[in-house]
Amino acid sequence: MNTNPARGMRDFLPEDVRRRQYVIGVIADVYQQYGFEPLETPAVENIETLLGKYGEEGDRLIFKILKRGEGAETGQADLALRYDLTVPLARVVAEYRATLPKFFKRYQVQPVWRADRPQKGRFREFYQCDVDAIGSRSMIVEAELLSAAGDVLSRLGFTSYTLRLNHRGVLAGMLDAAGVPASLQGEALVALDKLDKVGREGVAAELAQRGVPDAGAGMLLEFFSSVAAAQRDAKADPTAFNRDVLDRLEALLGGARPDALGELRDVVRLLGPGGTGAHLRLDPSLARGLSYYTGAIFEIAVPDLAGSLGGGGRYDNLIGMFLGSEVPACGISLGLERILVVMGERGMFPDNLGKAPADVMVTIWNLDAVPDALRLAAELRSAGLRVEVYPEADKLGKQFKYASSRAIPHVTVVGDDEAAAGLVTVKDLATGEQRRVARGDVAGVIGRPG
RNA sequence: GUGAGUGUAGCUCAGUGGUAGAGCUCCGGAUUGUGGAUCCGGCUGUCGCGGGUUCGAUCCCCGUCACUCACCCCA
Repeated sequence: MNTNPARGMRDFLPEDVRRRQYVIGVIADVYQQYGFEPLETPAVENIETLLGKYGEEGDRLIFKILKRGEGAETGQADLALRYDLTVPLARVVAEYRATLPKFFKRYQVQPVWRADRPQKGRFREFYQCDVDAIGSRSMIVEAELLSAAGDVLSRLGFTSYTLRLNHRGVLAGMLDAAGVPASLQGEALVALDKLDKVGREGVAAELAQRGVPDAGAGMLLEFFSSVAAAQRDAKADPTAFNRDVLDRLEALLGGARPDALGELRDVVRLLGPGGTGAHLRLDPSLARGLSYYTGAIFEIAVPDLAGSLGGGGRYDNLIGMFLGSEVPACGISLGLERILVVMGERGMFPDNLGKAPADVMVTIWNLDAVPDALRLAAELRSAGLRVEVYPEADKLGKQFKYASSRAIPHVTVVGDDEAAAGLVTVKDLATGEQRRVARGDVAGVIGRPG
């Protein structure tokens, strides 16, 4: 019998869960500081809720659930596992619009499923940590979302992350300026998005392959080269760099798309030069794959990771697909699994997440002493300690060895001598020191780490 | 969906056309009121699965499944 979890799915053993809960705790804490409220939605959605929202590739990767009864024969599906947390949010907003606040701000940490082929840092079941603000077109929303994501990364110990920023409207303007026909712009975006991955020559080849005219491709690549040069010159001053890129974009677009450029200027201005603003990098080559973005788009990058730690953007039309009337919205998704991968590789988890499942283990002297051992455990728990009771009467050596292997820092022993005197022997397994103390003093001697 | 690589003990892996090994883990003992270190002893395998070639296949061939990596796309 094969005991592996299903392909692309994982079991989380206790140490894994502690790490996940630590990161999720920081994320939820920061999001709450920004006034976001928690939301949960079902793992399963009606299939028509999901289809057509993510583009053709997205539809292919949706996990479908066969319809009960005749579906088993026909292969017909009426349900599907959720593919992300944004579309379910849009459905919720459309459904409960009357009861939700005018500016609904929610965070959501739940698993999503994709019928993808697993790879390093990529799974078929993985957690997303989404934060979205509904109901406003103001760039204050973008600034707050980026700031919150930056706070999360800083609190987790990241120092060198980059918040890449671009705008779908600016991208369209760039492609217009390069003479790329609207019908080819989607293809061109996919190629441009790979600039940091495959380099200038690689993108040139991709653009040609996708039918973008050479003249336009050359113009775009020339522009990106000049931006890259500017970045090298302005390395120490990201705000100056961002303003420089804005000016270059304005020149490239020749007065077209003033609203989109103005939005980017607003975001840069609102975040300012310090704090999260120091991590903000305008990146005209950023495109992102999902089809529902309409305005600003973001992606979170760290050195030495091929993929991104998260991404997001503005999607002012998605809720309208459910509701009929348009409701503006913007959000960011952090990829829990990738954050964990990077933090694991860099040893970024705090020591007090350690393995110890208890502060003290109560040994069992013999079968007659079991009731008293359980009473002692109860007393120590009342005093606020995490207490494990060895589950059998066994040689003391065995019991000590077990406590040691589980990294439990203290053990108690109540043998015949101690019982007669009303004392408890407490041993510190790290130092080897042990002492006999009065029963009421045991908790004080052990203390409480963390 | 496309391409490549790997499947041998609980784990990490060696190995050979002639009935399979190491290290770690685990268990027992040295040590019947004391763990980590050391020493001694011990357990474990349909060699992924199915078929073919062969006197004989864990090894060679075909198929299949699983995993890993890359592409596509994405967190």
